Amino acid sequence: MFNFFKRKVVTRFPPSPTGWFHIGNARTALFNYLFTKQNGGVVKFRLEDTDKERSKPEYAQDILEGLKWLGIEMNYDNPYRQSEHGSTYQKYIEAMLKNGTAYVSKENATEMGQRSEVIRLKNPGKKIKYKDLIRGDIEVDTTELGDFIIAKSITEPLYHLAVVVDDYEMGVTHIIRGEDGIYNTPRQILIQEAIGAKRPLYAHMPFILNEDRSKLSKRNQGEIVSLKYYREKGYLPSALVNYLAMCGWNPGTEREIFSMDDLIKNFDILKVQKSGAIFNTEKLNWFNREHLKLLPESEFISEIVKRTKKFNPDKNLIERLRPILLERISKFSDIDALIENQEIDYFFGAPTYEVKKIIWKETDISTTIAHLNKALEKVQNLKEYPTIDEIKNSIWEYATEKGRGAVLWPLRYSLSGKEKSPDPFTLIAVLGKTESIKRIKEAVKKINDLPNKK
RNA sequence: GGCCCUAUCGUCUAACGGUUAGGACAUCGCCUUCUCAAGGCGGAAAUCAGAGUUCGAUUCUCUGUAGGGUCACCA
Repeated sequence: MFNFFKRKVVTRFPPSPTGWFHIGNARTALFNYLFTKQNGGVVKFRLEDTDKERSKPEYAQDILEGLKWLGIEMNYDNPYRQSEHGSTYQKYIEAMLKNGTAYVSKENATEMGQRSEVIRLKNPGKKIKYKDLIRGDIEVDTTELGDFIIAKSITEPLYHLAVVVDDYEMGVTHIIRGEDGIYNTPRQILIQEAIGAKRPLYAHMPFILNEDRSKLSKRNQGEIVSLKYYREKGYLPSALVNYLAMCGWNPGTEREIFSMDDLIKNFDILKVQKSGAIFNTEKLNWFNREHLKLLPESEFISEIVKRTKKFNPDKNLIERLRPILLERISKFSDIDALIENQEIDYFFGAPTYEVKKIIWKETDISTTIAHLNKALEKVQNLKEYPTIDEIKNSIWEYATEKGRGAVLWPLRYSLSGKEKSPDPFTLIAVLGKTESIKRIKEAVKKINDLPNKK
């Protein structure tokens, strides 16, 4: 619908591999992808790797992996590398020199590395008006830009020239980038006109911001700006995609949960927000939980298996544990935290605890033993893996009659050894009849062994 | 400082110029409950300020204020 060129939509994602994949860049890539995909086009991946000092292969790798992880399709296998197109730039520079849109200029080299001769654009000094899909029409007077430098020499193009040549060579029709690109646009349009390139359509997206509304940057927030961090924390790519999309865009309805396909269908670049959005981890966690609920059981399970390896648990136990974990985590690394804090270790082995804590605060030893034995009897009448309801039905009446705290607390405590845990019915359902009986018997024995027994 | 952009609950945001300014996250309260988690229900919470246009302004205009961005022989 925005295909003013009456040809296939081509967008590009051109990171420079000088740092870990930035979350803001990830969103830019995503918006490019959503827009392009819904218009049946392609996003082309370009590595702006001409900065030899700062570019590193591991960064390029990180960006590629991040993109794949998010499910954003691009030409991963044959990226366009700026470093491989030296002769192309040279060709354009020569042409510009020849037709007079650029010229060699003598300079006073005052600083280290400065040349005494550079190539400048012959700036016609006019007003440029361009269309921005997000911000509307923008008009800039380019006179103040002067005859800016486009190359250090015939073989050393500068950023703006390289970008314009690349975009042209790659057939880019739409440029969707961060709002800092706004200041680059007039220069780039001037260069386009000089080399006779068609002008693409622009869309400048607002930034993702820090808590203090400054541009989200490594300096201020450390690792939380890199996609890598979220991958390592065990966030779901679908959740990140969903959150990132809602950060600056919304469908205009109250719906919030979207898959990538839903986003491609519903995304509307004209509805992208003009102002920046603060990155909110709480909300991301909520999105992740919602996506966790949608995750196929098998995937959730294999993640639990991975993270509980040290207990070497039975596969069936993991399956029974899954709903409990789902209730308690917002991201997979929370499982590690639960283990670390010894909040779920009793699922994998007999609990250790302070024996006198088995006794409900309002009762005594003999009552506790009586209740435990009664509960034991009830459990013994169940099958090995009863449902939670079956367990509850068998014990509930007795517990209500004798006092739920008096019955259920000792039962739960003897199963988990924790003051805080899921309810005893759930515990029995997960542990199974045999293990539960063992733990209840053990608890009774321990109480009996208590000194000062009345 | 010049130039540019932006401005609705704490946060993300919705609202043909007419709405009790809506939703979500977070927060608070209640319910559920042996404890925790989850869940259910409910509350508090916003149009930056001042003019103007209009019968009527969150919405249009101007000014101010605040915040951000940007001013390379980096990308």
